[in-house]
Amino acid sequence: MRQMTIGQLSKAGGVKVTTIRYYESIGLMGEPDRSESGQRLYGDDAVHRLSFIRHARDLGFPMNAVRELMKLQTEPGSDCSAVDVIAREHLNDVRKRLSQLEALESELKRMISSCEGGEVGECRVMAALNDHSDCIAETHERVTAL
Amino acid sequence: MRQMTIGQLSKAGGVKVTTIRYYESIGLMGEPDRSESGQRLYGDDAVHRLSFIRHARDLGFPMNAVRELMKLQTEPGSDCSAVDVIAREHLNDVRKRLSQLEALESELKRMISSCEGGEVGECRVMAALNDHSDCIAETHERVTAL
DNA sequence: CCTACAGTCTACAGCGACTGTAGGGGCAAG
DNA sequence: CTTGCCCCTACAGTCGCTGTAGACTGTAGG
Repeated sequence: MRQMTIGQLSKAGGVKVTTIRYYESIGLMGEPDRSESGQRLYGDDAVHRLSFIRHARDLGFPMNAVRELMKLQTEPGSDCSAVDVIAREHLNDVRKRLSQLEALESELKRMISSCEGGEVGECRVMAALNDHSDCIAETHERVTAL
Repeated sequence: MRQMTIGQLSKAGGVKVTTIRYYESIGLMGEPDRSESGQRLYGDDAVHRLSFIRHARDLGFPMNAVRELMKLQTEPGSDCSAVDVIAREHLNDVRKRLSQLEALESELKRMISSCEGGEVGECRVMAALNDHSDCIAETHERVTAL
């Protein structure tokens, strides 16, 4: 199998067809050869690039980071520290979100466990949502992405 | 201060002016009175509604859930268990994301700590991204939102 | 050969929850 | 009157895709 279609690449790389086309449209995948009728044809290198992207995405790297990592990879001899910086930044990000989510979890748990049924009027969960004070999650930093 | 402008409401509720207008546009805030010149004018009840929304959002509830919670609140006498269900679902969601992020964190940590500098060619981080096996985060469930 | 059906193509709209921009009008103080 | 901030509408952009519409292609069976 020298050249494969986008569907075959999709299976080989574990990425949906539409997503591959999307990656191409944002310049992550590069334009492939085309058959006479205009269908995309990929070689084995495409599978590598695709898995690289998927691995990075699975690890939660944002697209920009993936882009940079790919650039670094194609510049052989470039310093590993650049990669390290990107990875560490991402790790920081992940840890930040982790602690936000942990705070959220304990707050939700507390709210739910303090509620003993009955009508909404006496519901502790509702009370917590209505009450202006008494809120641990009052960080003013909204929990955002990932 | 019987009636306040959107800017004053914004400060009172800790929500940006644009966001308040957005909430209005999606039907969460209801259309306020207007001054002769067309400026929005809010009463104290608006502050309550806005803080309710903000608290729910701070706790990570998605908009749909916020909408339902608000509906439940305005039906006095409705059963608290509906609130409970929404909150528990959200808690489950939070816990799911927590465990995904935890997996991510340890994977990233492992990757970074195994890298000892040098060129990209020998970089462990890059190796991990290139290698098809050897990947804990290979869950095929991408880490998504929040 | 014909038909069915799966796969592929382009182009564009939609998701969530906002944020930013452009281009204007209003309002109080100096 | 002018400065400067606030307010208005309407729409585009963010991120990372996913879904839709409508047309074409490739393949397997009859």
